[in-house]
Amino acid sequence: MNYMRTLKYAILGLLNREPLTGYDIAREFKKDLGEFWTATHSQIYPELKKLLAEGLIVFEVQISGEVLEKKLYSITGQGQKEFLTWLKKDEPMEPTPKDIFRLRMYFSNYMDSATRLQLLEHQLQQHKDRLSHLQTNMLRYDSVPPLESDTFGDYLVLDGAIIREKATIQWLENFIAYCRK
Amino acid sequence: MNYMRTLKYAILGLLNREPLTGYDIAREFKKDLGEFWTATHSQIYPELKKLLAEGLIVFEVQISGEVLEKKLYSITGQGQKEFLTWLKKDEPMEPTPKDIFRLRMYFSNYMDSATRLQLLEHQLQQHKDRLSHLQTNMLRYDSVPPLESDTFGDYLVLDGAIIREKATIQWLENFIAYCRK
DNA sequence: AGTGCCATGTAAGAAGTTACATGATTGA
DNA sequence: TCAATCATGTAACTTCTTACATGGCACT
Repeated sequence: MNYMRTLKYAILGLLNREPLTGYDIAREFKKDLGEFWTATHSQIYPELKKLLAEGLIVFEVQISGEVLEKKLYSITGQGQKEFLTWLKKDEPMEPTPKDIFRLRMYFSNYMDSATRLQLLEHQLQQHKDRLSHLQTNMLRYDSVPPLESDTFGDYLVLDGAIIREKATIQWLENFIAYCRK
Repeated sequence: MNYMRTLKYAILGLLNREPLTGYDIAREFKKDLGEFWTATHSQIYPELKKLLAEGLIVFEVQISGEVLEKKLYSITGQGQKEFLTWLKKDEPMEPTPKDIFRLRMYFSNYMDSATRLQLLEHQLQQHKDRLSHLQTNMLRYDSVPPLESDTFGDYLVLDGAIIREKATIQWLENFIAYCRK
């Protein structure tokens, strides 16, 4: 039984950069990294407990304000070791990611033309909005960050997300043009 | 609690085209449709039982050869009704699909340059192979099939998959060029 | 006689989502 | 004082993967 444990390595990777709380980790998954991996606190907190039990991370309690305790987690030597082993692994390409919208379009010959066009236009608008949001984020960089910096990863996923959104938009626009033809 | 039940609708959609066995359905998920939705027999057979209990499908037993029984499933009126309702639903864009390779590259500043390049080149090769495989499939069509035909869906997902692979290849090639620079 | 495909199931566990639950801090 | 955000957890359930299990059919 070889399960992926991807969340484990995502968390270890983040803690390998700097100590973070569970809440911080959840926040990271909403930023740039969230373009290609996400998890919410209900997955994160149990996973942190697991990693702690495995000796891959430790925490120290910090006090915010008067009483609020927060757990600041750091990676251990063993944690770094396991993270780096995973990082260098050359795994076979993953199966295609699932996509409900395209599944729907696969069956689109059972829709009336008006509904089809409406769904397509709405989808297109959402992807255009996302693209413009990503492009706004991209303005942060006036040049490509150095390969050795932590910022490089952020730049890379942003670049990948922009290319992906453009491709999706192209597919939708082709399709819409054909529907109108 | 609003779960997606996407497998339910994928199966209903296939049965809406024509009667199929569980085995046939699994085969469909390995063909064109598999570019955007998959499931194996261990998900399919239990789901068929569920749909049967819900009255959305029925089956008749067929005999292959001497004794081998197979269950040929068909959609019911109620099943068609639920499928068409789902089909026309305008759902908000899904969260970004997860991608382990990009997660790894997000942390690639902790790799040595040789490993990084090796992983990238291997990934590129795999995507190029997949693209050429998809393009071979595309040769089946000398023109875009009519919007009302079942074949249109196959064409559409194939076209989408090709655009997606090209985008991924572009991202990888940019990245590789920058690493070599 | 053997291999690859056809054909149908179940079990155990990992991974992910939604809801339930609680309380502190910061800033307007 | 009110709202947004910070902060941490659990419960219940769906969804997906891997492994276990069995046996017939078609072709060489």
